Amino acid sequence: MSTALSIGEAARRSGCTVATNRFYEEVGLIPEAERTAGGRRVFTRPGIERLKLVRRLRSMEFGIAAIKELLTAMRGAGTCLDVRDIAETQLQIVRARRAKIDALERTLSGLAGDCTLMCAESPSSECTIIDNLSRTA
Amino acid sequence: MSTALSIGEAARRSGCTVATNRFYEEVGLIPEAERTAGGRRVFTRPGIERLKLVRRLRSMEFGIAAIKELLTAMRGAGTCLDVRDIAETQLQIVRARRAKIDALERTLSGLAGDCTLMCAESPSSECTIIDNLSRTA
DNA sequence: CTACAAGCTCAAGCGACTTGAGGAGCAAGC
DNA sequence: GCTTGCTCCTCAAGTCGCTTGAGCTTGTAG
Repeated sequence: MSTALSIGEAARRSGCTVATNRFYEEVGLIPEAERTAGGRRVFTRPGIERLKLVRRLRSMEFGIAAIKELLTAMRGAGTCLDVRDIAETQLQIVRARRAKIDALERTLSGLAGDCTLMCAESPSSECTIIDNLSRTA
Repeated sequence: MSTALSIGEAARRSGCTVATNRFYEEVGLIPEAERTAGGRRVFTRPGIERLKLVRRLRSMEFGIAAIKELLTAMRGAGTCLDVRDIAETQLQIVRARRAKIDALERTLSGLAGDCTLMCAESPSSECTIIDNLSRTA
């Protein structure tokens, strides 16, 4: 029992807020924490590691359901390939989002740039952005 | 009254679903539609154009509040520069998201690639992804 | 002993929709 | 005229990943 940490400490060390921590327990991403006599959650090192792992997966935009799958595959009979499949799926999603964002950035910077060129010296209500938006498919 | 369209037709022509169409009305992105004697919404060409404009703005990831601002700036006394400011703000947001997605894609493809190399021939439960995730900060 | 921080639970809110239940309108075929 | 079946209506709740708030208890330092 050397390292019995409060939820606040766990939050500080894992990088998620106290509220998020409780939320993860509620939805089953981490096991239900042990409690003190007074009813407070107690965290130990493995619990913190689990929290960090969940945070890392979330930062990679894995959804909660996908993280559950991953954790199951890790603990259970799943092989590395099961895990990799989940990662690959996620990669496809991220790549698609990246492509969309790229196109988006080009469109937006084009619009804003045009406007800067055309309207900066003579601000009017006949905006090039509005023109562009109204015409472009 | 040459072009009096049902909500279904409006949806088909504007590219948003019937439900989304009603939702946009509810939150005030489009004006409340006129109704037939029977209580059904009636759309005309300007209404469809407005819907398309909203769709285009949403596809550029403008939030509903930002679209309202834009529409107000367009109809009201706002100048082109007001509109451009909103677009620039959006561009900053999109660029930040792009940077995050880029990093994410590199991380994920690294993980999945490693796994393919290491585990493809000998699927085990000692997954390189899991190893990586457990160690990486 | 008394503050006061930090913990607890439960409930609701966010954004942008989607989904579902339960009913009404309306054109076409019989 | 009547029924079939599609479209439409409203209202309510669900989605995702949290965050925020109210109102209470626990633990600790002075």
